[in-house]
Amino acid sequence: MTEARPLRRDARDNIAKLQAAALEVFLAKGLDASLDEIARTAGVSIGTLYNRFGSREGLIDAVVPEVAGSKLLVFGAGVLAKDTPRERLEEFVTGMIELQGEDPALNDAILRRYPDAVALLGICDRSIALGRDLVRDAHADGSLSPDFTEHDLFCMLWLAGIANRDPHAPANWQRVITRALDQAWTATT
Amino acid sequence: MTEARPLRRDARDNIAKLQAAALEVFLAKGLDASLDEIARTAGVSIGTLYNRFGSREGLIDAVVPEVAGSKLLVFGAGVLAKDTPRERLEEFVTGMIELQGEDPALNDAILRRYPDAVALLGICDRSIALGRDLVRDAHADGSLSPDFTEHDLFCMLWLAGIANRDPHAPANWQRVITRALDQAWTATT
DNA sequence: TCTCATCTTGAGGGTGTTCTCAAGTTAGGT
DNA sequence: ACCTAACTTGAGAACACCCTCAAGATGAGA
Repeated sequence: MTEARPLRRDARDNIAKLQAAALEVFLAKGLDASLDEIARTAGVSIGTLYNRFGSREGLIDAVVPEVAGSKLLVFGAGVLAKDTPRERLEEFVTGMIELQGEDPALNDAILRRYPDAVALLGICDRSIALGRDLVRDAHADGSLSPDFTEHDLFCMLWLAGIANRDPHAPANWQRVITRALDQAWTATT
Repeated sequence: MTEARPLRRDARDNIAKLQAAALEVFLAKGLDASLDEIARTAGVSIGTLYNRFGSREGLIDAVVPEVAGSKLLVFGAGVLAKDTPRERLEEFVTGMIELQGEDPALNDAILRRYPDAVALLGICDRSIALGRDLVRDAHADGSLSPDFTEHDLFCMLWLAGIANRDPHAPANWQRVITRALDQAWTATT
């Protein structure tokens, strides 16, 4: 147990400024945004950033999990509100792709590009677990073909993730992925 | 018309060494491999590389189109040997994904990562044109759903391309893409 | 063998990033 | 008002890449 002395006020202010700046920049440019830019946006030197957060992962974990977590929580509730296993899984896939497209930071989180940002990974895992459950339900229900595995679902989200990161992505690439999901339902209309 | 003096022998030798090295390195690591490494592999200085080829694109165009072209030619013949439009298109998609997976240089070419490598782009365009024709045939034939466009085909190859470039790609991501194609056939078994 | 146009060389300048640390500044207790 | 531990700072080292150019080496014709 380290005896926790209170921080000096300038230190606390700088932490707050850095967190706000990091959030802004990470959301705009993804988790590999330049730390220099974050420090500049915060109006603080790069040294201070390292003093306070130690590493990029430290900064990520201090800032992203809360925001990403609440987004995913709301999203998860929306998904579960759907009526059938099939609708839930469809909503999960299309919704995740959309979320990832809107939020480069969340996108990078799902791609696990910073495995040392432990807190963030935990948040993502919860969402992945939801997806896994939905696949199971849809299997149990008989609506999803057994040869569509949870790993396939993960591949879809991963594909969407790397697609989002490419600045030269062609229009409507999402259709390839949603089509793949469409293929996986068992007969019926 | 520039009067073409013959090159000195050392110059010609160095060009040959650089081409061999470039081919080897590009095939192994893709078109964004370090030019320094290519020069080192050739046993020649980086300055000579620039003297002879002017730029990365110049080197690419001097070396990749021939190899990629003959691969794609053989591949195209194999595709056309299939019996039905559907089989041809299926072969085209799975085969291209496989080729791209085996050959990072070809993969980068299809992603058009070096738009100034004009000769290489020309080669790729021929293959893309083949794909486009196959989509048309399959449409005409009635086996491919009209809402699967040639752009969708291009998106598939592009997705495969960026997937190949990710060293952390999950296993069997190809299934997502082939499933998407499966979805696009009109009824029947 | 001698000459010189042609060719090669690699250190060095430019870019963009991460991370450090010696020196300077300041909050806040006395 | 003064002191000092806590804090901030930013130049700079390290890395990895691109591309250039003045100086030196050499093939080949005379």
